[in-house]
Amino acid sequence: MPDRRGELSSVDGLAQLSFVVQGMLERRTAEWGLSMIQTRLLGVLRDRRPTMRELSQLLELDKSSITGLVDRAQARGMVERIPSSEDGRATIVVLTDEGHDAVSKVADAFERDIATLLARLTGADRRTLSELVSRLLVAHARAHGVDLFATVERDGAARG
Amino acid sequence: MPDRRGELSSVDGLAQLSFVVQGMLERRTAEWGLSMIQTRLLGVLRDRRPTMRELSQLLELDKSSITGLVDRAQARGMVERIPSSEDGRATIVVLTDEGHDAVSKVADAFERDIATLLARLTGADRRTLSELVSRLLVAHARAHGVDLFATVERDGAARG
DNA sequence: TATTGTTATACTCTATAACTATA
DNA sequence: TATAGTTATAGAGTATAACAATA
Repeated sequence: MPDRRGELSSVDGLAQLSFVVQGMLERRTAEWGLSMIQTRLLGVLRDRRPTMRELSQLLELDKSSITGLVDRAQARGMVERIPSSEDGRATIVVLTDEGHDAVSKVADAFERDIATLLARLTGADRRTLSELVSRLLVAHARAHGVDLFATVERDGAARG
Repeated sequence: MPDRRGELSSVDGLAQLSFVVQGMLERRTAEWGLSMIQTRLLGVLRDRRPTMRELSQLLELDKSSITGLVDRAQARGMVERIPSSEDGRATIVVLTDEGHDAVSKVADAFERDIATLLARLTGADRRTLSELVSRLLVAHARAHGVDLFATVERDGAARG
């Protein structure tokens, strides 16, 4: 491991950076009275109308956890439950206008935070960093059998 | 916003990267039967012997939350409570051997995960990324009045 | 029979308020 | 009086197991 004074190791740097970024997101969600998981829920509903079961897969939580999560979001007027017309057992969850508004505001504030963070680099450095991060994410996704730039499946097309 | 096909925006890239890294940490902590907050607790105890109050400041949690957190860690044999010899009201929390072992294993696995992730870049790209990330973190820390490379305060020196 | 979703239950995590012991 | 820590209480978030309704 090379000893570069005044510089973190690659591993530490990436770890610390992830904490900084996640900390920004947590502060913004808290600022809007949302928890991280509630924000994630609203986030995945921005461009999908999933069933409870699909939410369970998207958020990697047990279906019983999704019941409680959606209950609380619904009680706050952020989402609605709609009976599926295709399957009498299924329930579809959709964002209300209020929910859409809330998640958009959190997302906007968060994006501004990251933009501010990145603004501490010069334009050239920022472009280089952006390209390397992209390359890293694409390679990582590929290694896990995912194509980051595949056509996004939407509106119920996400069935397994 | 420049349209670079097959490349994420700087903002999206950094956000996604942070999710990938945090996901790795979460999987490793779960693998060892620990929650993220339990792992953070053990992590801060690796090089400190804080009081309950200091833990409250380090983890940014209410003192009553620390009581429960330490209770559960203690019940699992990860930490011990020691009465302070300096202040009859204070309690010092220390890692047991088992706790040290657990947090070391999580940290090692996590570091290997990040190293594996970084290994998807060439050596030259990795060095460039590392330098840019360091520069970003240092600038960010400085903007928040912190010197990342200041002498680390330890063993009770962390009083505010 | 299998699947979708909810309910019952239990545990972790968190905060607020009230309390005890010490300074 | 002020501070350190715990207890009582309440609520969010999570999982497992059992259940009802539908396929």
